[in-house]
Amino acid sequence: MSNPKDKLITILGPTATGKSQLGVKMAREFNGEIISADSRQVYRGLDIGSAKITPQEMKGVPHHLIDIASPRRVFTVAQFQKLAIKSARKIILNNKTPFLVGGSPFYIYSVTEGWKLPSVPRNQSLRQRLEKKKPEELFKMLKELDAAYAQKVDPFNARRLIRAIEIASVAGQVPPRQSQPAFQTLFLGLNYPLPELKDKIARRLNQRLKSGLIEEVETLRKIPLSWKRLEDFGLEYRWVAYYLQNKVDYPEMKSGIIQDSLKLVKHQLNWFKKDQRIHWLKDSNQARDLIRNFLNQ
RNA sequence: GCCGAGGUAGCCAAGGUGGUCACGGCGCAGCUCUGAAAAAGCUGAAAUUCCGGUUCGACUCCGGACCUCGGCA
Repeated sequence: MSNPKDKLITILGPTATGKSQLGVKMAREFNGEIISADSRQVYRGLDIGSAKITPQEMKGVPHHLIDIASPRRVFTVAQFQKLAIKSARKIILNNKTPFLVGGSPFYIYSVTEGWKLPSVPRNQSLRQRLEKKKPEELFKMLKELDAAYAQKVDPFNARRLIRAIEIASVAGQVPPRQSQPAFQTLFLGLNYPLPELKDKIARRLNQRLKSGLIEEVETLRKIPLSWKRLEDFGLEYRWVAYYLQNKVDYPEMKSGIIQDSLKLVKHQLNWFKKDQRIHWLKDSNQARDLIRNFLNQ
């Protein structure tokens, strides 16, 4: 069990804002270790496209939850949550400070809020069977299993319905949402105005292409990974996969990546902007002060 | 210049024997989110190139202008 007084520092924000660099900088100053909160960096082989930090950039700061999963297998938020909390406890036990750093809101909040996820793992064969059904059929099925939850669920969202059926068919019903934060968390946010972000994203993309983004996807393809799987990773992986299949040309690939990146930014901000706890940083000095205060409390 | 095709939202695009608020998709805006989350879903804003004619009524029919595409010169 963890002590609710255990402290966790979270550095979050949309893509391309320099979270990793700030994380390393602060971790070095405050005797910290980094837990990456990124739904793509967990996979081995997704390096350039996921903006994975390089060993040099880590500057000796230990990083957790990077390269822990095979891209051939689906990694889930439940696994992430378990591992992240475990890592954080271990770091604290060693008298160091855990920094949760990343841009995957779902992953971040699963840890900071201590969501109690239903302990029903995903059932691949059940899902495959249910995926053939229409939302209305799924809704009917769910209603028979758990009428109360059916009242609350989005009846058009097949994916959610399938998950609900998956849970209800094992647990009898879908349990109500519950949370139990395991840490006292300081939320630090990094952001830039949208036009500036777009510019950063475009420049970063050119850099990545020069560093071998296309080759990275070709290598992943040889693992082998299906085109479908590569496309599911999204963004650079999706568009480079399209490009390698000649579904789009080079300029279309690039503009597709940029456009989808901006969509990602908005999606991330959609979670973050309503979170009043986040301190949106002006510079790293401000981060330093906030962290010092937080740790001295 | 001539012949042909066409001009419907920011882009792509359906339409009809003339008859309430014009199908979709992308993009855009807002929202939901608890084991695929860089996922999935919901809501919304937004259009008949222009001018004239026929008609009770035209985006739809007729004429003209302008523009685009293809062919011929």
